Amino acid sequence: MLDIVRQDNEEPSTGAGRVFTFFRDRLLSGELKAGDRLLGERELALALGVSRPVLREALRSLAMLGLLDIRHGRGAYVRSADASVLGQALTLCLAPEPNILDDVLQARIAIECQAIRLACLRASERDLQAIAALLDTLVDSLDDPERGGGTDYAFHLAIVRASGSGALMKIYEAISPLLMRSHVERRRDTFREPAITSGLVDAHRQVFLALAERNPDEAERRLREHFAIGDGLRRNNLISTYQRQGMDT
Amino acid sequence: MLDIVRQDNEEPSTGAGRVFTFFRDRLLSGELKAGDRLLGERELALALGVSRPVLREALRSLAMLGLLDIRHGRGAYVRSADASVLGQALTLCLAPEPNILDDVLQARIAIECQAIRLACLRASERDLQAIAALLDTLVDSLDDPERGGGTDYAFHLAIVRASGSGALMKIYEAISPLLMRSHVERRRDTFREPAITSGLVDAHRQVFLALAERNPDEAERRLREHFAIGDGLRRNNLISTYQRQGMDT
DNA sequence: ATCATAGAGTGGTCAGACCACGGACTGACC
DNA sequence: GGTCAGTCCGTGGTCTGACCACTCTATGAT
Repeated sequence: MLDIVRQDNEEPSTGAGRVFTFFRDRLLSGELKAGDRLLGERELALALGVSRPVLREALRSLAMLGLLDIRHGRGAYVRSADASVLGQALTLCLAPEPNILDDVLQARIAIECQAIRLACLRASERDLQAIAALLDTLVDSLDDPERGGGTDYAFHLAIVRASGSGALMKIYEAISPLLMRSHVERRRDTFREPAITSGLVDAHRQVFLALAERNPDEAERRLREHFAIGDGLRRNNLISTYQRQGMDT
Repeated sequence: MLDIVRQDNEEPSTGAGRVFTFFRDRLLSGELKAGDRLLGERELALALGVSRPVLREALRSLAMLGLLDIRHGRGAYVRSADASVLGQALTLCLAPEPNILDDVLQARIAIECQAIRLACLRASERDLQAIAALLDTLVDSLDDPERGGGTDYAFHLAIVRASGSGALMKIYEAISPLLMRSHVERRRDTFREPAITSGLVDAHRQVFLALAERNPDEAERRLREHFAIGDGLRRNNLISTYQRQGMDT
């Protein structure tokens, strides 16, 4: 029943595995901090009692996981925790799944709705100001789809950041790459007509107002509404696109 | 602004990096499926034009990421996508964060609330039956804290599964290890008194009933209530513990 | 003072060899 | 004929030692 949760307490049988967990644990315990420089490969291999190839396998693995930054001629440095690795891992895990692009939207809604509830409780004045500023930027960048899309994302990200929850933030960043792919894939179907975009700004403003009033239920409600409308629009556009195709035939 | 989302399109300068992305892309495109067996290291090295150590660095990295299952004397096999890697990555990413254990609960609430909404729309009869069965098991295992905890987790997991969202499911599995740590750490403070446990069962039943009635708003409301009560209990227990400590002093 | 150059230190790569493990084949024995 | 043990081969695991390529720095000449 709880297989999923089982921690691998098994001692890795292979040397590279041992070295890997050695460094991973130091990283977890904070004994190794971001920016620290590791010893040279030859010295490290000697110190850990393994050969250089074995050490390199472990180091390379840590680098691929984004935990290390190894640079030719300079050395290996501990990298700050980066959500991009998480994003890659998530992408890999979700790859075999069907409808990932649509499905990841559900995760987005989940994170944001909880984030805005927390934000209503914990957002600082600076957080609110930042979000308000992005709202202005959103209005300014209505005519530029590229910039507008970026601002849109930044607005939502700012809300998650205002939640003060590192976990929500990291997960949100992790699904961002997939979110972007979904966004790009969908851009073919969506058209930024004035009626749509003005409604978009208004929806964002409503969400922000509820947040500024520190009203969690209302904020979540409006956010869900915003997502639902976006979903409806996409559906309609899709339908009209098919209809157009039908007429062309 | 969108740095986070930037995909690394840069060609890896190192040989191991090239081999790594080579296999990663095959994995992503589905060209390599779970269960497939890779060629031997010597043949692969020859085929890809790199030396065996370099190839091994790449393979080992893929194995550390959980994408490959390399077994001594047998060979390297493609592993099915596994959320445990995600969990590890998440743990690593969140390690430097303060209050992770509490914070990850926020992520849990986020996922579950959205999941139960979806479940109200998409849960099959089998899903509902499975959840109902777990509810019964929960009642049966009231006196066994260990088994009760497991059933509790299984109940919530079943709800997420009933949402039919792979993304939510994977993320939920990913935070499970941290959730467990949080649970264990807290078990010192919580006591399974009859009054508490009976209330617990009732809360679960209420959630299930709303789900069975396919009422998203009510289901989410009851779920949030359930979490809030648990939170309150923890707080009270913590306080009483401190008070006891104060009396002991 | 500035710049070019040489050296040292570091990661990147390679070749070849040997060890350890797992499975399959083969043979003897029951 | 069936079963079991032993052997062999293919596989990953490890090691050594060497050489290449990159980066920085110190040294020297201009």
